[in-house]
Amino acid sequence: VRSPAEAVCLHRHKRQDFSRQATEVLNEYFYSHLNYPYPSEEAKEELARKGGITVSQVSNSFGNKRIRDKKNMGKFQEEATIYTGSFGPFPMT
Amino acid sequence: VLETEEGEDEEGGERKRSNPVANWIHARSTRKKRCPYTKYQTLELEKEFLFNMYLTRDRRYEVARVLNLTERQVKIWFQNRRMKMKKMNKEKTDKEQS
DNA sequence: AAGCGTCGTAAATCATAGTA
DNA sequence: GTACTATGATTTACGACGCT
Repeated sequence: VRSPAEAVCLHRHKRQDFSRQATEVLNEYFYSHLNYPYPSEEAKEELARKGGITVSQVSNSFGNKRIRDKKNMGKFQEEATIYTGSFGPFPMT
Repeated sequence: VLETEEGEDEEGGERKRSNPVANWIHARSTRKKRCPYTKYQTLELEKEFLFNMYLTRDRRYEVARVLNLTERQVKIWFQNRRMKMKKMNKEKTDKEQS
C-alpha cells in the first residue's frame, strides 16, 4: 500500500530488528526487573554496550516493552515471575 | 490566558525521582488523549521553529490561533521539538567519534 | 507565586519487516 | 501478491523538578 519512495523521503525509518545478542540482553534485564523495569541512565548505557545498540534504542525498547507487557496483562509477566517471584509496578522498599 | 501549570505528584515511571510511592491509584482519567496533528499544522510549526526555537508569548498566541491549537499545545510542541533536536544532535556527534 | 525551561516517561500511532 | 502481525521509532501530553 505504501510506496517506499515517498515514505522514505518523509519519515525515514528503515526499521531493522535487533541482533540476537541485543534482544537477549534487553529481555534478561526486563524480565529480571519486572518489579521495576526502569533502568538508570548508567544501566541503559551498560545494556547498550552489551547489546551493541544505542541508549535511545534501549529507552525505546523499555518503553515499548513496558506498555505492551501491560496490555498483554501477564503474558510476559508470567515468564517474569519465574525469575522474580513477584510483580506489580511498585519500586519495593 | 493563564497557564494552569504544574499539577501535583503521581505518574507512573518517573516517580523514581524523589518521593517513595504513595498513589499510583489516581490519575490517567484526566489526561487528554494523544491527537496527531495534521500535515499542515506540523509544517507550520516546523516553519516557526526554523524561525526561532523559542516562542514569545505573542508568537505562541498567533501560532495557536492560526493552527487551531491551544497555547499549551503549541508550548509543549516546541518543548518536544527542542528535545528532538537535542537527540538528533547527540546521535550525530556520537557518530563522529569512531 | 507565576511560568517557561528540561528530562523521562505513557500511550497512541506510524512505517515497515516478517509471516501466513 | 495480499493481509495480518510483530516491533522499532516517532509523536502528543504530562508530572516532576529546575531556574528566574
